[in-house]
Amino acid sequence: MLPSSLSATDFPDPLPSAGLPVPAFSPLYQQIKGLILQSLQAGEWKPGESIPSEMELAARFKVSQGTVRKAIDELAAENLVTRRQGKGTFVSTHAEQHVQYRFLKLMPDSGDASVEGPAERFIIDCKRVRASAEVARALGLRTGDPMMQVRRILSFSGIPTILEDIWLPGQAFKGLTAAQMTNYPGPTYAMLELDFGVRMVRAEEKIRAVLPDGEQAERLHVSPATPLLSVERIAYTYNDVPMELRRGLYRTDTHHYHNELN
Amino acid sequence: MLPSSLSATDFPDPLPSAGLPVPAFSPLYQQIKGLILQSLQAGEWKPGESIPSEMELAARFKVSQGTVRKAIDELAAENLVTRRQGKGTFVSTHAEQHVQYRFLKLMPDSGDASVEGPAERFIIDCKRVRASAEVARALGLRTGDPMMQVRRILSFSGIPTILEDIWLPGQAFKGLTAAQMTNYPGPTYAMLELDFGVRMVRAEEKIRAVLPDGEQAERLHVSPATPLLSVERIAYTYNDVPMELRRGLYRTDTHHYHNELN
DNA sequence: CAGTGGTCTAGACCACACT
DNA sequence: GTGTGGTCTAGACCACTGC
Repeated sequence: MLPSSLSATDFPDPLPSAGLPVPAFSPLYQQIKGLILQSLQAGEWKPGESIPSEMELAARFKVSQGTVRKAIDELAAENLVTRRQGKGTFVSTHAEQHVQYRFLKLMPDSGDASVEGPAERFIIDCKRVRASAEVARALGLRTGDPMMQVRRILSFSGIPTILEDIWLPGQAFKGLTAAQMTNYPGPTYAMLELDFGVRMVRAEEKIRAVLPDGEQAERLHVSPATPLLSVERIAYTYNDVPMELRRGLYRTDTHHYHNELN
Repeated sequence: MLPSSLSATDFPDPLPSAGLPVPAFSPLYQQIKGLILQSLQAGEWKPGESIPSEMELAARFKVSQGTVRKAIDELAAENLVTRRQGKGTFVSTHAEQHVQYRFLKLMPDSGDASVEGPAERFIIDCKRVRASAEVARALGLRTGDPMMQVRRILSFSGIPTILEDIWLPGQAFKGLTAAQMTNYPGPTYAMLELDFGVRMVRAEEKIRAVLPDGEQAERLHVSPATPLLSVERIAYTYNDVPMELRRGLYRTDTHHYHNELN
């Protein structure tokens, strides 16, 4: 199954697939990548730990070092692992990442983010709820499924800047408490890794301009006529499984959403 | 200079550099990448054309095919070239790109962008101006330098959705006319490539929520109380030279700004 | 069929980190 | 020094394209 680079003809397309341009070929390094991915997913190596060296993996999978290298290259490009010359390859983590908030693209208008330090967090609410139809759909659950919902404020330099609601599947995040959300010294995603073993690997955001309702305006200390950024984020674990829905309202009078296009 | 993989000791750090972690080492494939980049920049191969095969480049630079491959891999990752198995490696272009608008992240709320087809363009204005201090700073020019300014509306399905101002250095875009902006059948960036030989390679955006002034509201057929997305984009050519400033107002009642986070 | 990019291998050597 | 990832090479073969 492994070293014998299986060719397209080893798996003659069983169904004609209605004329779709079927993949029908999987290079060896992709298979190796898949196997490493499985081990990451299964928790064989924990976030922050090093995975076996390229030579070891090559021996384990009975392929050359170069093939393992290419597999790891792709995992590194997807931010699942981090390579450090002379030290090894490490499972990525939201903790100890030189960018404190990997998924937060809101930047202070002047200066860089590192100047203003970490956000101050205030948890408004942290409770068990049942999934609304909308939330359930976004996370691939059923309406009424148990969820954890967190509402909180993030402030920078004492200015309340972000008001957000977070929905997490109740299944995986049963014991989540406001204390946990408040006290963990680092990104929330790092806490979710450590306390619940769930790693958010990528995310998608939909951004709109909106006006806040009365409560929202009050919480953010702005007038209801102040336009705000509405940022709806779905974060995914391995295998594109959605595990978090986040709805944020961002003030953009002192900050802006920064994006790089390639 | 080329094949003899220069080692760190060949260039013993002349200045102590005040303790900075000096690069002090450039792998061969990076040098090759730089040389290919120069040729791209010099227009040796035009957008849409193929560059020489890996074997040819390897012969030209007196390195192995693998080294050229790694150089091209990086250029492909940066979207400067596109590889097509069996055919060759091609200089990227904003024209004939399967995504019509590479830098436009505004998506219709329902369905995908390919359904709604290209935007209808209406040019409000296309004139020579002098750079304001702000515009000059954004583009690395001097206040008062000649510029071309374009103001236009983009509509989708007949609904005016984007109002934007575009500033281009007068130097490079002297003869730009409203007719050109209107009549070119494809992305504006493709027209700039073809007619002015300037390729926008990457861009940065700063996004805020704002309220339109009277004129803006009128142009977009919305009330002045409708919050809009303000998108300020700086687009760069090769070597990180800024060549365009764009300020857009996006309606987000039927569309949203879509972003992927890794 | 020839030519292109894509995969895979094996081996040598370099740069970096730790001990 | 030893072990790690990073670079470079040379050669073989595979998959896709177009003549």
